[in-house]
Amino acid sequence: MARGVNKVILIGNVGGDPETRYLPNGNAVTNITLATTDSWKDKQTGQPQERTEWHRVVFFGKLAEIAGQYLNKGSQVYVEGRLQTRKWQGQDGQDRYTTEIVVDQGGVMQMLGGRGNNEGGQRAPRDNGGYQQQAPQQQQQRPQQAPQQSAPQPQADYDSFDDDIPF
Amino acid sequence: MARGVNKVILIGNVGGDPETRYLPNGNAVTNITLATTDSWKDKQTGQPQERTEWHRVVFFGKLAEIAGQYLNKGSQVYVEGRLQTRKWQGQDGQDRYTTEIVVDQGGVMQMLGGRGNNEGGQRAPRDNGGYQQQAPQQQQQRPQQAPQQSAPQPQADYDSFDDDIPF
Amino acid sequence: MARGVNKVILIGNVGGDPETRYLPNGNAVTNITLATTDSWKDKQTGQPQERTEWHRVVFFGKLAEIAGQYLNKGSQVYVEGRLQTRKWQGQDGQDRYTTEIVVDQGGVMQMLGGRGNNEGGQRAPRDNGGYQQQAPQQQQQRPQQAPQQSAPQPQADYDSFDDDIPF
Amino acid sequence: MARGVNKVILIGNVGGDPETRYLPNGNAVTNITLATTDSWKDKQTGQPQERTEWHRVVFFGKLAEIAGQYLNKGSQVYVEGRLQTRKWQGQDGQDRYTTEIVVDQGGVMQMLGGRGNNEGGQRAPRDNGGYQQQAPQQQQQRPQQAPQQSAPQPQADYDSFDDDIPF
DNA sequence: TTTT
DNA sequence: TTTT
Repeated sequence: MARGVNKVILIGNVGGDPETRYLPNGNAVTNITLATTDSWKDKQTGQPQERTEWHRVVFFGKLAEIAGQYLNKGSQVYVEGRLQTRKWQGQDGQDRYTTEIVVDQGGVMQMLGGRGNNEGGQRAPRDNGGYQQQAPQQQQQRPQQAPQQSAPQPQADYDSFDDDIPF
Repeated sequence: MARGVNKVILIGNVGGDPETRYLPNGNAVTNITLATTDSWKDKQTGQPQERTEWHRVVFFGKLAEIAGQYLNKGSQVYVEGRLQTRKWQGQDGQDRYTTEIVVDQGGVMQMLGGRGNNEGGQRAPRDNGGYQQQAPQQQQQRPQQAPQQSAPQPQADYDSFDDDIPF
Repeated sequence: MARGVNKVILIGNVGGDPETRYLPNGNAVTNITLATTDSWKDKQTGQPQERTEWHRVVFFGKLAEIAGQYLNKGSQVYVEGRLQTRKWQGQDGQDRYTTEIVVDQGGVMQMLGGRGNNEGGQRAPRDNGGYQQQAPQQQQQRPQQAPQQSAPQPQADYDSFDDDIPF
Repeated sequence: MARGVNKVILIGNVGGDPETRYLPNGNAVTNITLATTDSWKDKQTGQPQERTEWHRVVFFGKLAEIAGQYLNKGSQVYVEGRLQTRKWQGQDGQDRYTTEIVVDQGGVMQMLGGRGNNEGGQRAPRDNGGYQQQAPQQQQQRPQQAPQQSAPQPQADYDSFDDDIPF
């Protein structure tokens, strides 16, 4: 049920350990940044060139839990999701926009590279400062409203991944 | 020649007539916005829901010329490109970031819907205020440097499509 | 839940009216052929060239019903599915293999071109020779076993679309 | 320049060492088989299920050389190409059809898994029975015609990868 | 700002 | 067998 197609396919390396938090309804949300690198030769000089693009990827639901458990900084991963731009308020009160790749029920996450990609499988749980993983309300820095939203269309009703990263 | 995959596939409707301009080297750059709409039923209430996502698409080179000539407001189009985030300066001097779908030599543009999608084919050339299309330097509002960039990786060394649109 | 990615994305024109039948469990299966055409210029002579590829697409479940109702000969359609090769017996007793694009729950079908693509919407139901659509057992030319298969992996436990078409 | 989209995206493991041969014009052609595996839980019984699909992938040109040099049995690889069905004669004189994923200039091949995926890089050249790699005419078991074909549309004017594999 |  |  849709008019149009909105699909993103990425293979890249995870920029840092995943950040998982939980919505009031208990659903997990995991954020990562993903680097894809293109390399080519300059047509004029023949010099090798390289450009790395950083992508914000946000997982919802079951994939958020898997991503939070099994991805590490450096993991190579295949991700299939959709583009979504959300609006937020800068400290100066001005509107900012952030474009993310949303990976939920209709999306795909595949860890690549087989054995060794994640040092034998599940990452040791990180220190989370004593907060309970299953009762994560205290992790939320800003008030959360009950989601008015049904599953297939999470409208970014979650805390921003990292307000310091400007895009 | 690349590490990673960075691919976007969109089918949507063009939000306005395309904007074409020309780089100092004569290469065309065309900007459009593209709407993709998802619809679904709310799991709780069963109510039909809808969400439209707007994408900034920028074409380079030959596809920029074709897009500029044949796309109209409302055209349905298939686009295959890659994600790229570019940095720009807000009027307050602060950094802003805009994520675009870049469609160049390695990308694809396909007009959909056959006859009738563009009212019989090529759009009448818009009034461009008397500027020459092939000598477009005067259209540039800001100084342009010579591109240090070879073809496959345009690094957004072009004027912003529309500074008023905040993302 | 998968190791690997198996994805096909097609935009093409439907070669004939869809063929819908029903499995013993009542699930619909719809077959179409889909033409995709590439055109290019011969590098030597500069002559325009063209090649049409025909694809066998098989829809399952809800999408099978929609495809059967709304697609026509000539319709332009976007299809996202996976490759699957099934084995069958030629009249000479030898094994033959047919590769199809399977579009089921995890797949996508999008009609393109808006109004007019299907002459105003739903096609008139074709004459089916007096068989009941919901009790289609008599349409099956060969004995059917109960499907041992759960939804996401239909293993071609359906009658062949058209034994005369050799691939 | 095309009407339609014909795209296949696969991530899988290579089933055997690649087979490279050379066309009369010196261009390389490399064949591999690629396994993609889906796993899911049976809806009725809850039992884990698994299905492996084997794909025939044929690389042309530069990617054929890279694939021939760097892929091994077991390598995990990302492949982007297009579907093509070619006709051939069975020993009984009957027409057979084989569907392949063609990866040429417009396609993509990416080795996955970083270091270790191919045991340190380039595979040792296999024994080729004393034939010269760059003068491969004697490797051809059947007469070859000069290709009447320009680059973007190789029409399978090469020897069959393996006549014993029936699809 | 598009489309159904 | 489709479409432009």
